[in-house]
Amino acid sequence: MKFQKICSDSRTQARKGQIITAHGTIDTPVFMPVGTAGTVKGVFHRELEEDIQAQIILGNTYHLYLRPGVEVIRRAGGLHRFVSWNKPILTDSGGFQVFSLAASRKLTAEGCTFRSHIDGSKHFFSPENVIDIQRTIGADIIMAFDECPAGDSDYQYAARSLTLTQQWLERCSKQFAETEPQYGYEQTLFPIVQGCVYPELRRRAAEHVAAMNFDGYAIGGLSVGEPAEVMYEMIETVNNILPDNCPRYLMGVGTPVNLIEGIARGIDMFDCVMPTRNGRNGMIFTSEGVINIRNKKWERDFEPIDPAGVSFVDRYSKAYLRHLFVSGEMLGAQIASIHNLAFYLRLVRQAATMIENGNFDQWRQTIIPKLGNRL
RNA sequence: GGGGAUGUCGCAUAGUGGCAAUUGCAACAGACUGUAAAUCUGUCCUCUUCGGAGUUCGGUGGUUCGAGUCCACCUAUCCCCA
Repeated sequence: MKFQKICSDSRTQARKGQIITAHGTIDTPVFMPVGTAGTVKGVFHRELEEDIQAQIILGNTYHLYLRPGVEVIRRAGGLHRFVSWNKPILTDSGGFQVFSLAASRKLTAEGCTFRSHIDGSKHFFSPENVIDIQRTIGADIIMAFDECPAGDSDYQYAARSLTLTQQWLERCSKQFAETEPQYGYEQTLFPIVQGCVYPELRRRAAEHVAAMNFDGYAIGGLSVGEPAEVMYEMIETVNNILPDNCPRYLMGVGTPVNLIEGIARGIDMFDCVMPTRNGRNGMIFTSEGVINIRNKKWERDFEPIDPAGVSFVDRYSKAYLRHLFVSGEMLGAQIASIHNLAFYLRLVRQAATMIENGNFDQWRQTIIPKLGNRL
């Protein structure tokens, strides 16, 4: 994997660049649709490629390991072949599931024992086997196994958790160095910066990963309950330390405003379930703000979902989309997912254009108020 | 004409002496940030200063400290026999 910075904004830390992988080039800043279980829920690849213009999608180690299982993916020839997606893929390590499925796991220095959310069966993840699994899944970018502490963790817990994440990173890195890609193309390992909301921990974490010379870096453990302003501060703290010539990936974030503020602070990559999950639940991101399409006020609104929308689903009216949601028709969830992803992807493409044209900061000031009161 | 059954908050249901009344659906609103989510939560007779207050179970009257529940009559709907 290679990263090329094409240009930077003069007033902010925003930059435009390209990530070159074995499965193609990614223009940054980029938003990566989340396809946890080998599918961006409700969206065909054709729509992802042609309409949404996704350049890279995510998969999840935890989910794919449980189902269909690594053996199926190995026999398929890797995840790209299994799901018929020939562009870049990034897999998350399962570290986030260690957090979100906390009720059914046990953490030790060695790794994490957990119970499957599907059938309750017992499993064990370690830095080593998570790398092995991600070798078999075969994503272009793979993530280190980390612990993602809750947003309200106290300093002591956060510090101990960070130490664990750092130890795990060393082991991930070693395992990665000692293993080979299984399908003949290069894979790249990203470390994850943790440290909760504590600047000194974030700094320590960033310095630790920067010293290890990776090709790209991720910031995790944000947007897990802390105020957005705190998240922005943490991004600034960390990005001041991470090398400037590598992509920076802010994991699991966020709202459209989060994306723009992240870009302004030097983030290049984002992923988030919000456009798809919230979309399936009726939340539509439009150029005129966020709407809940199930609300009665759209019952007779025959205007397009988003007058400025760029995807083919934007031709549908709000009234029709509301009807689909109220009726529980699956097409509603599909339209919402496609529209929202197209909206997100267009937003970051616009940001890139603005960076290139030198008016990113001005654009940022004008667009943020339009994106929605609380987003 | 004779016999039987049944009327509960939009619909459907529970309730057989202490009840503003069960549950489901519908409706309305909210939540969702590296996806245990096509999920979850709340409201859903009226008013409310959220403490309560006021009116309810086809209608009228009665029994009772107390009635959606028991009794009488009326009324509506459905079923069976002529």
